[in-house]
Amino acid sequence: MPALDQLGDPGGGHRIPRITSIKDIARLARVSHSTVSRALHDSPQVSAETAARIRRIAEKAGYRASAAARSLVMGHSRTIGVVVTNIADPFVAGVVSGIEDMAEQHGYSVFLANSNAEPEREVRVVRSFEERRVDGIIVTSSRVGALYVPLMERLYIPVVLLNNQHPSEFAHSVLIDNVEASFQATRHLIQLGHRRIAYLGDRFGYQSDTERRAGYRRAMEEAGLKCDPALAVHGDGMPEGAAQAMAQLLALPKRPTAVFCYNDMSALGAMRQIRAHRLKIPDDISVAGFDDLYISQYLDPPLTTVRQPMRQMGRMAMETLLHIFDGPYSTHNLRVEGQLIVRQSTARPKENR
Amino acid sequence: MPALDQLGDPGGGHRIPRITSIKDIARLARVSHSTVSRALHDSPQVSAETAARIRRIAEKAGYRASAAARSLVMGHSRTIGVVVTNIADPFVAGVVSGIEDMAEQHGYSVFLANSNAEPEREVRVVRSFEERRVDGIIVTSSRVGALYVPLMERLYIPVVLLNNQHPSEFAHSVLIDNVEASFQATRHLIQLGHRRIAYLGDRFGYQSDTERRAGYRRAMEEAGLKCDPALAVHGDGMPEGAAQAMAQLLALPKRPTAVFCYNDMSALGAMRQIRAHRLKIPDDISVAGFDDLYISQYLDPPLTTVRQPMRQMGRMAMETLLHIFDGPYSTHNLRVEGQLIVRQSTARPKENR
DNA sequence: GTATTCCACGCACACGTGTGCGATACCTGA
DNA sequence: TCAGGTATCGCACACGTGTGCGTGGAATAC
Repeated sequence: MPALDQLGDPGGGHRIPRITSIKDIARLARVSHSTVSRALHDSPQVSAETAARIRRIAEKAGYRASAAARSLVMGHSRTIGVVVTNIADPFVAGVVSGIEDMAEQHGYSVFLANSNAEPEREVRVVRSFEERRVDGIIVTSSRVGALYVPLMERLYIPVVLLNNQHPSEFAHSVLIDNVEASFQATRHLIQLGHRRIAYLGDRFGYQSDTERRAGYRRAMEEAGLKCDPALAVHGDGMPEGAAQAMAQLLALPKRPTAVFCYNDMSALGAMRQIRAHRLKIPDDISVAGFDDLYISQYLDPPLTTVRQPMRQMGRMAMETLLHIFDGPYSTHNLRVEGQLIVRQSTARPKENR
Repeated sequence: MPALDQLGDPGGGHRIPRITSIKDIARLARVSHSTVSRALHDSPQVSAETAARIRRIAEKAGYRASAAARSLVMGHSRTIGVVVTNIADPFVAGVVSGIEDMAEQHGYSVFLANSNAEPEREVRVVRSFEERRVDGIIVTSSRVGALYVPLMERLYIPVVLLNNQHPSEFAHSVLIDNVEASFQATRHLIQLGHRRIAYLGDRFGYQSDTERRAGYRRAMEEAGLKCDPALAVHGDGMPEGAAQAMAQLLALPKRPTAVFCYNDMSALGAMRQIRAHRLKIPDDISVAGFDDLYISQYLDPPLTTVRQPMRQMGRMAMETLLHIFDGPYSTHNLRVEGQLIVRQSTARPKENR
């Protein structure tokens, strides 16, 4: 049982003697721990030879300075907290990937926490972040829980919201121009010749859903088309809810010839429902989404959608925090543009061919 | 500029006076900081009334004990590190979701880090985890970088590998029974009547790819079918590489009637390539995958695949760490079963109908 | 030879928390 | 009234790191 041996004898074999402290290095180098600290920080207060010698010893011993002790005296942890509703959501994963990327580049580590949209859990997560003394928090979720606003207001930690509700109540945010982007998407459908265009949204009351619906309306009205209220339905931002909403649309006496969905996941559910009714996409019904998930280009047919630069938005959120950290106080409200990606899930309606 | 005011006057308004230490609470309660510490830990050494009073004051002041200071004296950080190749991979995201879930339940926070399969970055990530004094590390990636093994060997932090290479060189792992699962999947294709079955793998040399190919071979041989080497091709675990590999298969003089893919992402690319050749799935070619990603049920046709319990595997990896933390040293090698999910992307070959 | 300057390093404190042990006050019983 | 016991709390140290300031020694200038 070599494993047992290694544990029983930490210094044995080729292993390093467990975790070493700065004092251990000092003893090995026959200097004070202050000198070790300065040597590892390239301080001019120690001679070049001594510094080199200390660094060599520290390297050999596998010394790693304790971030906990450092953050205690320095007053910052070089750590940020990211709270998401669900990391398994591909959009969220893309954003987190961008955040982590930028954070790592600047020496920050990221705590990841799922809220699962459960209010109690949100509270626990924020509390945990406070105890960890994170330097900043990024919140990515389709909505901000009811408990959040009062929770955040008591906080002395900068918070950046990403595609979130209540942007006005917080200083910092990164969000996509939902109105403009869905205006473009809807106009694309109109220009193809569609007249009965449906909007398949997220749950009622979510900020981004409201905005995307607004862009849809604006495009319809500018084209002189009336917005049939029966053509605006609510899903849940996931395939299952969208499939049910799509069923409502298909049960209409005059069904739409095109559907603009809140996001690609919703489009996925809508498409399945359409196929279940033995209708063809885009021949019978055109479908457009929002997000441009990685998989959307591989669907059959490839999905027309609005590209959200997920990774970039994540990077921007982290950059915002970095600015807040080293600059004087200021507010950042970054707005990015969506980009319409036309693929094969949208086409001219049948009657116009 | 209320925002500026709030910063300039931390105690002003309704805000709490920034971060308070245990000594501040002690002063407010007119006791020593020791008593505060004990009161917040329900120590029998402080009277019930005093404890209640202190807790009330601490709550009102929004006091949060510093995890850094605590971990310094306690010797553990209640923190784990998770290193992944890419969080944007849906399989990885599912695993991480399970890890975080179990971790949160037990009061642990998780550091997430992408390695992007870059060796230098892997080194930086592990170094960062060491400095943060994480109590354990979970590694989820399709391969372990060349630098990893020596890196990990010097480590005094328990490491759990999830679906990873080098399982024998580490004490702890959670992995799916690749051989058995892909044996089942291949046998399913054989039972449908297929004879020319291709295996579209990941990059050469990856542990899980090797194992899945082995299961494929075993099923073929048990059925008395010869394994045409031309029918075993390599992709890259992503749609793009798989599409190219699929093109090779379709260019064969006698193309396969079924393809078993390394994972669902590969299946996605394979399916697109098949459609590009104006062939029907499953009429002309059956396609099976591995993972059962959330989206796989929504593809057209819905994908036959092997379900990997991603979230559960993540939870198991975290549970393994928890056992290591509070139990005596022991090795854990958990093996989970895949489950074949038959959908509409596989059917009997044309000639057999 | 002496005074001055500068370089290199150590001492000591601070950060915030947990805990062993000693000290004080109160209570009980005879 | 006093000894003994117990309940309650504070003192002091430890964890590992960064840094202001003091100090000793060597080098330099006169």
